[in-house]
Amino acid sequence: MEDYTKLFDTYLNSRKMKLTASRRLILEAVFSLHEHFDAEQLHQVLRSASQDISLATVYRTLPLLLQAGLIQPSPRPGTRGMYEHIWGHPRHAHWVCVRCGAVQETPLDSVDPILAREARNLKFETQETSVEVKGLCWKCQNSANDSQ
Amino acid sequence: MEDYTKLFDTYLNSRKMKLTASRRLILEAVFSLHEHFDAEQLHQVLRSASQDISLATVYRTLPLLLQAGLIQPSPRPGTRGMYEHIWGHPRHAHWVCVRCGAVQETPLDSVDPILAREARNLKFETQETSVEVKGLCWKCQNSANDSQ
DNA sequence: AAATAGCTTGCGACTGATTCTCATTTGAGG
DNA sequence: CCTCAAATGAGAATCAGTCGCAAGCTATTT
Repeated sequence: MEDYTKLFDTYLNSRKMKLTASRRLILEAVFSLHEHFDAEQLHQVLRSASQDISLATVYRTLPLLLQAGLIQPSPRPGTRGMYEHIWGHPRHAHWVCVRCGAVQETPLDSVDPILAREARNLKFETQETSVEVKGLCWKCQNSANDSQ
Repeated sequence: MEDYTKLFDTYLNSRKMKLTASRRLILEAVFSLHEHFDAEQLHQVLRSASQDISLATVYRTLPLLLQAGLIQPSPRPGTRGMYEHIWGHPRHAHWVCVRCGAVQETPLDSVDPILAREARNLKFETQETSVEVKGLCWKCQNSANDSQ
């Protein structure tokens, strides 16, 4: 049993809920995806694997995974209903252009120690750090000056 | 004419669009609010000021303000259709508990210089920095151990 | 293994948010 | 004032997400 499956099971038990076949399959699908996803996409993945799970069940399961700390809402603003699983991928900052929506990433090496210190102060158990900087990418700075 | 009105006008002109009375009123309303808001709330504000602007127009104007760089989607994940105007309020980090949803804030003094340096490298014109740390607050760490 | 109780699921109806359509109005320029 | 493109209001249409209920599982008890 995968690590995350165990975690989910524990969470469900604590709520008198069951780790059913459907939930297990949804969990598998979530961790098979390495990009942001929404309920609809997850449902597609399951369908294409011939797993007949209703969309309603997908919608019902996502909040559970969220509460169990296995997924989180996508940090991208303006994207609705998007999630991503919590995975040990390298921490990074997002630089989001508010005009064109382009996103660049930079590593978080220099920021992480600072946040780790503050987490200690707050007694906060960090799962994922997301640093979002919004503004204008250099392209849009130029087009803004050209008045379009 | 306020600074932001001028900015909006410039943006609209560049698109062959007009700074109409409605748009001006919506802009006023947006900048009168110092909290996150959605289309509905904005519409209420306008109504209570006896400005009869249809909800559809509010919905049509928000993307324009967004593109003009005057507002941005709320950085809080899971809040859909929420915006806030871009205002020089003090930068801070959010510590969001993925289980109970509680949010704490800490100032960004130590992180800011680092991001400023990276912005320079990327030629990125920063408008707002949001640092979101997700994990378990100390309360939920405890209740997790108590298996609820 | 059958009986039971409670949790889960699928289905389709439902809700609320957002977008679209189109007839009418408004605004800038001539 | 005239004209034409752009903007608006009202309500219909769409879309994502939720809900209610009857039927299906699962774990547990006889």
